[in-house]
Amino acid sequence: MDLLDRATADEYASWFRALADPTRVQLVELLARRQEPMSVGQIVAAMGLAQSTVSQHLKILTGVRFVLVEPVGNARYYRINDACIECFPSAADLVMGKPAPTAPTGAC
Amino acid sequence: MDLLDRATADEYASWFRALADPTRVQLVELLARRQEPMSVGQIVAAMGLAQSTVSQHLKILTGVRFVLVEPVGNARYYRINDACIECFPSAADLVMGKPAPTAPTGAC
DNA sequence: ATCGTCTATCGCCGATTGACGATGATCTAG
DNA sequence: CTAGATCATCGTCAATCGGCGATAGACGAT
Repeated sequence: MDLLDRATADEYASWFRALADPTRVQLVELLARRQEPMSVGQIVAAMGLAQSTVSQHLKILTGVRFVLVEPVGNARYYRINDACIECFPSAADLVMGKPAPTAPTGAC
Repeated sequence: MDLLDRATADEYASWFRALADPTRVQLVELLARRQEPMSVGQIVAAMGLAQSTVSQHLKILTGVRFVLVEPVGNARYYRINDACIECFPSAADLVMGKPAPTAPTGAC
């Protein structure tokens, strides 16, 4: 009868919010379509946005661990986190009460 | 090599944006946990928000068809749209290129 | 050490969002 | 017809967001 715990709702909302912008949807799809990781410069070239804008979106996506980053020399290579993407809760999961991967340091 | 179509990205983003707010996450979960439809007044009592605020959130959720509305007399009863919830794209679906239910007037 | 490259961060701006109260529309009851 | 109930809409406000240019930090090459 009570509401869903607010902290949990906040966490779920943050995951959905990471994909609530069309530019980030395009960015995630781009990273997923490519098999190899991409540098920020490559993403900037592919998307036609300012470098600071791309960097900001990448920060949001890494914050929820949808993408992972690996520094190689001077550059930073971003790639899809397949584990996080797969266990991302759909609306059905959320609604069915599936707690989803709350573990932040686990596989997700 | 090209980006995902912008219109498609916009549509996906709008679906995610509907759940990008913790209050709406709580609202969806509440409607799903209850089997019966709920009137606005019942939802207001359950959530402790102003009636206009609840009405606004319901408008957003009905706009993407996560919830359905049925007027009964003076009241309006809201319920989960199980079809839409089930075919809501997870991040994995989005990324795998599953077009998801683009049909607006179909089952979703 | 210095330069050029690559990326993150900062500050700014217009636009959008979430919350509220007040008002208006619609229906029921008497 | 009037009064009350139920809900949507409007206007407002503070906060957040998405974009940009400019700046700063880290690294490799010279």
